[in-house]
Amino acid sequence: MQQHALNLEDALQTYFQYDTFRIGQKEIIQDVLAGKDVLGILPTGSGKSICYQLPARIEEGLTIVVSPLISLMIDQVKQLKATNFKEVVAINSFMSPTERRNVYQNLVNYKLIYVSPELLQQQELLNRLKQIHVRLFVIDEAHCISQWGHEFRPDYLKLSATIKELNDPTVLALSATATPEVQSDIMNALEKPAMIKRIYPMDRENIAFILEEVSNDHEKIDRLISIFNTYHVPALIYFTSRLAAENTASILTQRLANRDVAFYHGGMEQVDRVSIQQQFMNDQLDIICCTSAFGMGINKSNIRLIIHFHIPLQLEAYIQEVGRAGRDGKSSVGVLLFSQRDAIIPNHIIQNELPDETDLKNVFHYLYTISQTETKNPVDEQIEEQLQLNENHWKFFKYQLEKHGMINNNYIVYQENDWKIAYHSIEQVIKQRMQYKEEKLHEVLSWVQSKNCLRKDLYQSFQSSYRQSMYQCCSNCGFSWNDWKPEKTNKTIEKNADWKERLKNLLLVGETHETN
DNA sequence: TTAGGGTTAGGGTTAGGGTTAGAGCCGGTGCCCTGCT
Repeated sequence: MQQHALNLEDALQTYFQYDTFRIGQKEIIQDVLAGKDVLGILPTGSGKSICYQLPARIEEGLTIVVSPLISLMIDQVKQLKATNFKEVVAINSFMSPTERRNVYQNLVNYKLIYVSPELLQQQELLNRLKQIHVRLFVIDEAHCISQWGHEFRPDYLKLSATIKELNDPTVLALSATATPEVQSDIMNALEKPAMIKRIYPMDRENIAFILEEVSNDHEKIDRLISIFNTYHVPALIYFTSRLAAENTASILTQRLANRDVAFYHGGMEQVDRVSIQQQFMNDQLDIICCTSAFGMGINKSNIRLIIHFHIPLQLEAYIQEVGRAGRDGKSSVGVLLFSQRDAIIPNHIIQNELPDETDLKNVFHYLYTISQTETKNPVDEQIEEQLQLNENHWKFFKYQLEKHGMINNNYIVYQENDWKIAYHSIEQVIKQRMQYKEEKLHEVLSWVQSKNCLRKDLYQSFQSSYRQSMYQCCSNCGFSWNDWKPEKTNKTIEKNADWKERLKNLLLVGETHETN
C-alpha cells in the first residue's frame, strides 16, 4: 500500500506525462489498488479514464472496461495506442469474426479490454474471461445502468451476475453525472451496497440559464434566427424528434448566412455521424441540430450555447446536455425554449417506452401455449412477430422472464405458481417505471415554470451545495441576452496551431491532447 | 496467389382511411448479426 502511494506520481509521469493528479483521481486509484469497490462521480474533462488506466498499467491481471458506445471504445483505444500502450483492445461487432476469435484466444496477452454489456453476455467470451485473472472491472458512463438498463439495454442489469462469475474482481463505476437516486440505483444494480463513494460536484459556475416561453414552433425558429444573428459561436440545439432536428437544420441553413449547420441523430449512418462530429470538433460546423444521441464522448471545449428546442425527459438529461457548454470555463449559456404543448412528445415517448398490460397478457398466453406442446420449443425471435412486439419491448420481457426463471437457456420452464408471481411482479415493474418516468417529466415541467433561481432549482436536489455563478446567473435572476458577451471563436487558432497538434487532432477521433 | 482491408446493405419498427367539420396529435437513446462486393 505505502509502496503504491509513494510511486503513483512517478507512474503518472511515466505513463501519462502529467506531474500531478487532478481532483479525485489519486483517491480513487488508491482505493482501487487496495481492492475496494468505488463509485466515482467526477466532472467531465477531469480525466476519469486515468482512474483505471493507471491501475491497469501497473497491476498484474486484466482490466475490463464496459463502455456504452463503440465509438467511445475506439477513441480510447486509439489514444492509448498513441501513447505506446499496446496491450489494449476494443472487442465489438466492428471486428471480423476471425479477428475476434484471435483476440479471444490471446486474452491473456492484454491488460485492458473495452467491451459492450451485450457482448459480455456471450458465453464464448465469458468462458475465456473466466480462465484468466480479471483484476479490475470498470463500468464507464455508469449512469447508463440506471438510464438505459431498465428498459432500453437490459444487459446493463446483468453486469452484477457477470462480476460474480468472474470471481468478484474489484469494481469501479465511473460517471460524470449521477444524482443520489441514480447513484443508489447503480449500486443496487451492481449488488454492491458497500461501494466507496467518491462524489465531486457537477454544477457549472460558468453557465448561465435562460428560459423563454413562446407560443409555437414558428416562434422558436424566429428566436433561433435572432440569437444566431447576434452571436457567432459554436452551438448545439437539442430536439426530441429526429425529423424536427433535420427540418430545423435545413431552415437554419436557408435563413442564416455564413453559418454552417448540420443535423445529427441515431438514425444516421455511422460514417455520417463520425463525419459530422469531426467537423464540429474542428470548427468546420457552427451549429448542430441534434437529438440526445449527440453527446457522450464529445469533448469540445468551446461550445458556448446549448439551446433546447424541446424539453428533455429528465432534469438529469438536461444537466448532462447543458453541461457540454463551456468546458474551457468561459462564459456560456443554456437556453430552453418552451411552449405549453411541449409535454406532448415526452409523454408519448414515456407511454410507449415499455409494453402495456395487453402485451404482458399476450406474452404469457403465447408462452403457456408453447409450453403445453410436448417438446417445449425453445423461445425464438418469432415471438416478436407473432405478438407484434417491438424489439425493445421484447428485450424487456425476455430479461424479466429470464430473471423469474420462466425462460432458461431459451427454453420455457412452466411452473404455475412461479408464473403467477412473475406476472404480478412484471406488471408492477411496468407500472413503477412508468410512474417514475412521469414524475421525472413532471420535475422538468415544474422547473420550466419556476419563478425561482433556475440554477438553484436545477442543482439543489442533486447535491448538498452549489457554487455561485461565475459570470451571470439566470433569467429569473435578471440575466438577459444584452448582458452576454461571449468570447469570439477564432477559427484561425486551428490554422496557426503547431503541426504536431494538428496532426494529433486529425488522428485522434473526438479528442484533443487531453486523456479523458 | 492470397489474405487482409474496405465498403455497403438491410434486418431486428410504426400506420391510417374521412360525409356529425373546423385548424398543428408530433416517436429519443445502441447494440449485434448476416451477408455482400
